[in-house]
Amino acid sequence: MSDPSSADRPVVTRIAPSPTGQMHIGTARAALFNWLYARHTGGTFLLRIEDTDRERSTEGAVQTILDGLSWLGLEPDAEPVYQHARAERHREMVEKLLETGGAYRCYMTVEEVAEERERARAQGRAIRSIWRDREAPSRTNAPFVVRFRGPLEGETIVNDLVKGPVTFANANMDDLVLLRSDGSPTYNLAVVVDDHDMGITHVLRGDDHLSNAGRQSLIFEALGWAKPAFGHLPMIHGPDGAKLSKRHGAQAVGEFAEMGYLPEAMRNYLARLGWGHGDDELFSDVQAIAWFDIKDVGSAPARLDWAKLGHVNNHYIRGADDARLAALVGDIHAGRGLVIHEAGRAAMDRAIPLVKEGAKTLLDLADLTVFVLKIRPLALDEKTLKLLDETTCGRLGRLGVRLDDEPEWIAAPLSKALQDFAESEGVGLGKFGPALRGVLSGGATAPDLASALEALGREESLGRIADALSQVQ
RNA sequence: GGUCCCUUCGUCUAUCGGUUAGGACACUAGAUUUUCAUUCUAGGAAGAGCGGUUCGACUCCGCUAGGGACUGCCA
Repeated sequence: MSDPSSADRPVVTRIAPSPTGQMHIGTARAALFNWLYARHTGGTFLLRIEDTDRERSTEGAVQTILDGLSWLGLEPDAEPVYQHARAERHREMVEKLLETGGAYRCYMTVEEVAEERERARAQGRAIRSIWRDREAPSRTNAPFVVRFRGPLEGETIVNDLVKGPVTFANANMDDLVLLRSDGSPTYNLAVVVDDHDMGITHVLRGDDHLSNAGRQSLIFEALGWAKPAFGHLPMIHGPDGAKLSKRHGAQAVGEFAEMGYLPEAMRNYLARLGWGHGDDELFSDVQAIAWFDIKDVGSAPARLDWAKLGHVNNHYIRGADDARLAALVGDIHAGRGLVIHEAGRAAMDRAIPLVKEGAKTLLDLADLTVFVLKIRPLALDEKTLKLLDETTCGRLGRLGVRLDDEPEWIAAPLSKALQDFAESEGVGLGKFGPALRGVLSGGATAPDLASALEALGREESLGRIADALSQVQ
C-alpha cells in the first residue's frame, strides 16, 4: 500500500534522531526496523542528525547516537547527514514556496501569536496568521517568520503502512512556521527537504510523528515532490504502561549496555516488541532480515518487560563466545576495582562456560565468576565457619587427599570423585558439600561443586581447602 | 478543549468470519538437587463494555470507557 510514486525505487530508509541527550530505546528500535527493512529489501539505511535546534544540540549527544548505533550493530550505509549543514538548501526551498504562494511572511509578534493560539484553541480551529492574506508592512525591516500556507479545506490522507489510512482535515492543520525570524529552518520543513533530497522511500518512525505526517504531506505536495511511504511505529512504554522514562530503570541505549545486555539480545528483544513472525521468539539477524515486513508490525504500544529481556539475554549469553564474554566480564570486574592476575584470568576463562547458563546479564556473569578471583587465604564467612566442625574438617582433609589423586581436573570426573568419596565416608554429599562450597568460594556465589573445582584449578582448590583447615585449627 | 492513534492471558504476541483462542516470558505445584540456579513434568491465566452487520464475530461497523500522541519561532 505504499505510495505508487515510490514503489519502484530501491528502498532507502533512515533514522533521524535529534542530538539532545541520550539515545532513547525507542530510537534504537526505530533504527532496528529501518535497518531490517532496508536489509530485507536490499535497500539502503541512512542516518540523519536532526540538529536544526542549535540551542539544544550537542557534540556529545551526536557521539552518543553514533556509539549507540555502533554498539547495536546497526551501522548506517553512508556517512551521516547533518541537517544543520543543509540550512541553505532549506532556505532555497522556502524561497521557492514564497514564490509559488505556498508560503507567506508573517509579521506577528510572539505575543500576538500567543493570543491567536488562545483564540484558535477556544474556537477549536487551527492557527491562522492575519498576514496570510495581507501585503507586507511598509516598514521593511520588521522581523518576520515564514509560514506555510496550508489549504483551508479538503483533507489529507496518509496511507500509513502500520496504522492504515489516517485522515486529517486540512482546516485543522496550523500554518506552521517554516523559517524562524532568525532565518533558520524548522524541523518540519527540513525533514521534508532532506527526506526528498536523500531519496528516502520509507519513513519508519515513532508514533509521536503521526500528526507530523499530515503536515509534511502537505509540504511535499506544495513543493511538487513525491511523498515517501510512512509507517508509524507504536511507542515503547514502561512496565506500568506509562511512557518509558528513567524511573522504569532505563531508557537509554547506553544504560542497557551498562546493565550487561548483549547487543544481539537487544536486537532480538526489540524486534519482538511490536513485530512478530508467528510463534518465533528467538531468532538470528539473518532470520529477522528474511522475515521482516512492515505489514507485520503491530499498531499497539508495547511495554518493556525486564524478565523477558533477561530471558532473551540469557539465551544469547549461553551461545556467546567464551573469550568474548571473558573480555566483557573482565571489564566489569576491572570497573569494580578488582585486579585480575594471570592465574585469575585463566580461572575466569575456565569458569565462564561453567556458569554462564545462570546469567541473565553480564553483571550476573561477573557475580558468578568473582569467586575465582579471590586471593588466598580466603576470609571465611560465619556460615561456613559454623559448618567446619571437627568431623567435617576431618572429611575435607581426606577429600583433599582423595581429589589430589584425580588424574584430570575437570568437572565430570571430579563430580564422580565427590560421589565416590561421600559413599566411602558413608554419608551423603549434604554432610560436607555446603562446607566445601564455603571453603572454595569464601561465601561468594559459586556453581555446583565439581564446576567450582574445575574453574579454580587443582592447585587453587586444594590450597583453599588446606587454608581453611589450618585456619580453623 | 481540539485533532489523531491504540485496546487478545500479568507482559510480548499468534489468529487475518467458523479454533477446546496457540506460543513465549512471568507465575504456581511437583520431580531432580551440595546453596542459588539449571533441567524435567504438570497447571492456572485473555478477546475493555454495549449495540449492530452476519447462519456465525476476537476478527467488520458504530458508540462508550480507558490509555497515548500531537496541538512551539522543539524535534
